[in-house]
Amino acid sequence: MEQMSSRGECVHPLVPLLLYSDRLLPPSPPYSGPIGAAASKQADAHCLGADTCYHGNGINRQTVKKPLNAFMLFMKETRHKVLQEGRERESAAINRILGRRWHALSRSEQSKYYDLAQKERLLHMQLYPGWSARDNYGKRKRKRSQEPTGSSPRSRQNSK
DNA sequence: TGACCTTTGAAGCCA
DNA sequence: TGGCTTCAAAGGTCA
Repeated sequence: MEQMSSRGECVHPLVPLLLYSDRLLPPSPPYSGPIGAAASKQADAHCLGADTCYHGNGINRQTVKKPLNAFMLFMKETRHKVLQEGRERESAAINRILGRRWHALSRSEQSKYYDLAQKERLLHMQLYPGWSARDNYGKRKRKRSQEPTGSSPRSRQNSK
């Protein structure tokens, strides 16, 4: 079975591989797919339902997502806990909580996720040599160009 | 239906 | 090299 997100997108093949290998995630959806299969095999399998996919030779790289960074990995692991607490339902609010929890983590706790993210990046490089984050630029259409300078999403984030 | 919100980090581009 | 921009996940909300 392919691993699909709630939006019908392919779930990144590296996430279950690495996260399950470190037992960071419970075996619950959406990561209930097969564990331990060869990465390239999964990469191919996860492409079956996609419009196009990347096969490592520079062809069809449209659906290859960026590898998750440390915070994203932390989010995936911790998000369901926040949901279970029932305090928030909206992702924006949940992510604010997760951001505070991330800062509350000790360095050793955070380094666990940094290491995992580094493994993801390395494996991503091996699976998709030549892939660039630039490939996915422009896939989302932002509508914020009309706003005055300093109010773009990033300028907001940079003001931290 | 699809952009927005919200977070942090990685990566790419430009001056 | 530093600063800015975009994307990665997630799902409720809103136009």
